[in-house]
Amino acid sequence: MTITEFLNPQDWLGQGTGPRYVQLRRRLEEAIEQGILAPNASLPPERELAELTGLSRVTVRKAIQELVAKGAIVQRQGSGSFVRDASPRVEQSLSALTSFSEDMQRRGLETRSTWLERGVFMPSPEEMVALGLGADESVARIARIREAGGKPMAIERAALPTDILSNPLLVTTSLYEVLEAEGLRPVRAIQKISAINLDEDDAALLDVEPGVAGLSIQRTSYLASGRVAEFTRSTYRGDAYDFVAELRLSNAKDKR
Amino acid sequence: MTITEFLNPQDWLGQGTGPRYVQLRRRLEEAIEQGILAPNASLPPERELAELTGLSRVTVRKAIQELVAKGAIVQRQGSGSFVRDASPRVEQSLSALTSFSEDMQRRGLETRSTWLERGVFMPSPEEMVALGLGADESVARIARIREAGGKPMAIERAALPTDILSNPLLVTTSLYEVLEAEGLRPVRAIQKISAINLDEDDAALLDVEPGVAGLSIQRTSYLASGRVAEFTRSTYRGDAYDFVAELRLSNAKDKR
DNA sequence: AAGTGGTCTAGACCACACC
DNA sequence: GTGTGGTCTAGACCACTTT
Repeated sequence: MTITEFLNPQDWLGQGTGPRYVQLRRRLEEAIEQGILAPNASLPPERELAELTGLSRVTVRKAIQELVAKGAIVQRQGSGSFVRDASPRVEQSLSALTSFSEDMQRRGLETRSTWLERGVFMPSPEEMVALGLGADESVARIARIREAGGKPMAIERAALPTDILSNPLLVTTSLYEVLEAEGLRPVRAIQKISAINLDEDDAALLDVEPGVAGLSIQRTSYLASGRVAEFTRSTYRGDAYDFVAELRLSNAKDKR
Repeated sequence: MTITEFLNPQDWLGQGTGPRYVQLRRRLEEAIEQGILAPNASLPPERELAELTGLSRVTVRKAIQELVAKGAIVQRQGSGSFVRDASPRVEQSLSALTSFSEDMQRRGLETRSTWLERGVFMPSPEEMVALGLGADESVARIARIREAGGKPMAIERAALPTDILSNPLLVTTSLYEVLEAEGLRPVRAIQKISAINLDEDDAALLDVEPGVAGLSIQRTSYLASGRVAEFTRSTYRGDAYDFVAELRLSNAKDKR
């Protein structure tokens, strides 16, 4: 059964419910599930899909668009539309305080960083609050795209007081490695996780479509002394990352 | 400055970069940021926007569509398009094992459940693996929409062995309360968090647009004896929920 | 009945990839 | 150059809400 045959509109169009672009989207999803469209296979061109199904190209595009948003299909201008092969997901523990590069090395994945920003700056108001800095103090910033296994996984923007990280240029792979060499490795962190739709900029940096779901993570980490060591905002690809946490019963029950 | 004036195309169209629908989207975002479009205010009708800007209605719709996907605007057929007021986010701890209803009560929010499914069933293959059940054993399922403060927050689908929860109908608000009454409250859980784009069905249940980012959470919880007590898959609204975790340095460093 | 968003079409031109 | 996706238009009709 070829995809062309499978999309013969007599077999499905008008039989289900809902708008035609939804019906086509569902038919394409079935084709992917059933392997009629294998991973990395190319879809027929939009114009051909339109002719095959008797729909207009705009309607065809709307059906495909929903699959692109879900990450099931990638489109490349001038080249074609392709079924995306499910990329293996990586899990990160949410209870152990580890660094990205250490975490990936343990999995045997190679990491690479593309620097977006690295230097000493005047603190932004947000950084002043998060790090407890005065307006006359300075802040070390390192911002980079983290890649693992050849794929961009996250955008990481870290800010540290300059007396904790005086020379940001020393950081080549692991930030925590540099901090540890100074005896300044954080021992504790509070992390906040939210789901977001990636905006144009972040999506471009992570090589996915805008609107795809990602995880936004804000972390404040502390030295043993209780002082704030690091304030980091990261954006992870939702299709490549899971966070795993271990929970324990707090003392909330008692009284019985 | 009215929104009609603000959208005068001479002031912005063709001055920035990118496709026209992107330029219009940005202009609308600015209008919302600057308060020219207040929360809950209605946008001009699409046809009027098209005439105002000199763009076609299809292009106008595409610009608005991106804002709807981000959750910045809601559209109601037959009624209009409205600026969405940012809903306050709720944070849940990722280290303490608490239940949804207990958590919300502590915040003074009223909770409500709409039942989707509640009863005893044959276990699905996935449930057999997760709960360690044989094919001849049965499973108690409770699936519901959790609301807090009058808004749907999450879809929760829990499965438990029937000897831990023999009568699912006993659960009215807090599952953990029922388990605790039997001395079977879990003391430990492993939770996996991923970002997803909400599909049509989940989006409808949570009263948001399909494609908006949400958090998918899979939790397996354990009794003190080590036995699996509960396997739950939940989907949270990304715009209403943050998860907060406390991390600690594991013994990964040493050796120096 | 009038107004609004939702769907759909046919056709055009542009931007980019591949040969 | 040819083929692909990306953008855009003008106009139509449907479904739903509001009055």
